[in-house]
Amino acid sequence: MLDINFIRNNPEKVKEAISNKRETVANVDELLELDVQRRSAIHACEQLKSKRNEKSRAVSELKKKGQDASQIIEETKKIGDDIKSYEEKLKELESQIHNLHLRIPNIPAEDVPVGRDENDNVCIRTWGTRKTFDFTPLPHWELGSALNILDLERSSKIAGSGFILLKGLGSKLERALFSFMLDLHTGEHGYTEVFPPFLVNRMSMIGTGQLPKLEDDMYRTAVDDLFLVPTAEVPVTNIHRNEIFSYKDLPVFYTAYTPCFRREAGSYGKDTRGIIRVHQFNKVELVKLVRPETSYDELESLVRNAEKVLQLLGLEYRMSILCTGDLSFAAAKCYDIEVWAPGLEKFLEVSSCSNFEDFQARRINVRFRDEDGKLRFIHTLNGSGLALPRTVIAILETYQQKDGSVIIPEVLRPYMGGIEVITRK
RNA sequence: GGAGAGGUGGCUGAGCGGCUGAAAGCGACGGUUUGCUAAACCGUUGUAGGGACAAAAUCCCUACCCCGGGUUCGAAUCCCGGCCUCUCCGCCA
Repeated sequence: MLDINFIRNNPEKVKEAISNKRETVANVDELLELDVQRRSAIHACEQLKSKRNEKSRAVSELKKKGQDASQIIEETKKIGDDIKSYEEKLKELESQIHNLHLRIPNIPAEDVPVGRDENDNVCIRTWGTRKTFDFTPLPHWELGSALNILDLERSSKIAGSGFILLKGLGSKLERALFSFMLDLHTGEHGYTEVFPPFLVNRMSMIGTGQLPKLEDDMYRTAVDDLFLVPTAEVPVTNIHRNEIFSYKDLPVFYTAYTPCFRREAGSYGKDTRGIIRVHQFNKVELVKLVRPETSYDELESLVRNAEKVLQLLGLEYRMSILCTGDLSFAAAKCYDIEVWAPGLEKFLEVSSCSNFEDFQARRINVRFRDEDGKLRFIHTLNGSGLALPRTVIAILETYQQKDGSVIIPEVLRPYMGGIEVITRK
């Protein structure tokens, strides 16, 4: 949510930012028009209330003296009716304004390149060297199936396409990966581990910006109006909703493992093979709540924390800054990390690290009291550290051998009971 | 699922129809005192919205005692609905 005052004072700037993000600009003018109406209604309404309060006080005085107040009471009844009609008008205006306001995206940071889509993203750095093979590397679904650690036929029998059934060392590898990531982030990077609910209410989804825009992409339990989390960002960022921090308590770093549920509406036919794009996947998330003046430094260290996972796993990756057109609704600036998958011969996004500035903080109403006692909104950030299926893809495809076996990266071996290689039985 | 109790400021806790944005205490902050600390004493101590001002300071108004409705000239206080917490019973991993 943008500051309404900022929108009032900088409408052109906001519209330019929105069009750079390739979202609807029309909302801004409509919002501002309604805002003018709203303020005049507030003014009128409050003047009436002031009058009513004055009269009520007069009634009280008269009654104390034991005098008759029926005339004033009659007058005041009429004022009450007027107030009611203004309040109805105001309520209608405010709900319209709120709906529009919630749909206005965040403004990209100054240094975000203006661009149309992912082709305009700019690579910042790369890590690792391209692995070469003296045989043709297989895609992960062939490896996983032959090793009997991945069974997509049966998972689709159970739940449908886009769901994963891991077996044996496949499940163990999954568990090893998120344990390893959590240990790294808590042990080396200063994050506190949390284990949040996997279902969240509507307020939480609005708070982080998934709603109202992306409702179609979410799984929802109709009876209770709860949503399956699309990312741990939602429950974790909402931990401190409606709270006020002392400046002494910032920054706060959280890391959490959760499954993530996404309907992937509108992406049918894309990445249908294997486990590149699925409806349920595991992810370790990093979330930071920080002071505004530190948030861009914190973004840099956040992305480094995520990169560290791939470095320790020995997987080649590249890190890019997203252009305005590819930037998500709530983000001001975002880095993507993509890992190289030799069997697929392409890069796969495994992490998206974003600074939301105070956009989410306004929605979830999280502020801090600074050294001068002033209340200010915090900045929120998050990033994957990392998304598992695509990391698994990269591991299987990168460490495959000619005989179809897969070597386990050394850092994972302690989590795998010392197993060094997954072989066909 | 059944029965009951309750949700008031940073916290504890009064108020149960009329200057009550809200007593008292604690905490926090500022000051006096002090060799330092402590203690004591004095003072300050909510947020949001709207308006006045070119703007800041400031001032005025409005709202907020879990949320949403209702009754009333007037609601923290009465009534209804919701959410949450606690206790007991039942059921269950």
